[in-house]
Amino acid sequence: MSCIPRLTIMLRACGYRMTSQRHAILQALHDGGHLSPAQIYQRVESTGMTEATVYRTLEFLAENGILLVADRGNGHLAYELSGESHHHIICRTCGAQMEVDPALLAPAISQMESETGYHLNAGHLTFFGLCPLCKQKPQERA
Amino acid sequence: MSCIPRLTIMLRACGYRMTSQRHAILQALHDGGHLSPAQIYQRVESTGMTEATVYRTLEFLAENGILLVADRGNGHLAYELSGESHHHIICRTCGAQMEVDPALLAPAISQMESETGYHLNAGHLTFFGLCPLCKQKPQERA
DNA sequence: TTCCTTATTGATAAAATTATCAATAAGGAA
DNA sequence: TTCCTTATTGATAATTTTATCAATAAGGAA
Repeated sequence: MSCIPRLTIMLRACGYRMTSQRHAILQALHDGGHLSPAQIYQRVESTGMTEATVYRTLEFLAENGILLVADRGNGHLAYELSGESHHHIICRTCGAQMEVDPALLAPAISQMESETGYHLNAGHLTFFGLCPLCKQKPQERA
Repeated sequence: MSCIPRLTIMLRACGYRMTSQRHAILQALHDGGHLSPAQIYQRVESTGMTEATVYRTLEFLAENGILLVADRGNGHLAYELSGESHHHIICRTCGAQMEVDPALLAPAISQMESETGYHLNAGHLTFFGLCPLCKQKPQERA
């Protein structure tokens, strides 16, 4: 909501344009948080937007750092507004998720930067493992 | 090559089976390293295997921790044998890649484990940023 | 405002990925 | 070895994602 004008200016500065479609998708992500392409399409379908446009727009916004892409662990990707940076841990057995404070990775990232010479902009990382409960239980088949 | 018998035993212990298709895909990844589903299919096509089987097998092997999935940054996923754990940095501008020693993340991971109670098994993480060259150049449009 | 350039979209087709289900074959038991 | 159970595959259809290209509309200039 309040960030649309700022993004509009940012896009124009690069020669891009703010369209009603991009606006609607950003709004959907603002309201919905973590969403898959299909979920986003559901929320903007009423505007008459095409699915192709949804995919194109998501790719465009992600390339420009406005959205973050996260691996959901099921082979599919989810999108979210960047800015509220955080990471996820997903339990391989029961699927439980929890957020991880990005500050935890800050030291490792700055060390990587000094060793590689790259400048890293933290994306959304997904870690996989076993949650406290599944760690105890005898590993039952999925 | 040398790890197939070990994996066969591991699978059987879980009630799964080692098939010629799984064998061929593991061999392709052993030879090829990082491969997309399409690249893998090319390498095993001569066996008469179906594309559906390739996707199914990759998902199966990844679920069982035999393969790691990595986000290639283009919205698609790549697969590799787990075991040779490492991470990647990809430059957002020119696409340059470099490997990162997983030891760099070890402290952060153990801290995450103690704070969350999860047991993490390191997957293949992909970090995005700017390589030393692109960091200097005025950001040119892709 | 009106005009103009061109980034963006919709429509459509193509390609990639997943789901369904009967036929096959892995591997344990006898 | 032969038989049996059932995990796995192939064939096929359905769904998701991407590519192509002409039509539209954002937004700068006059």
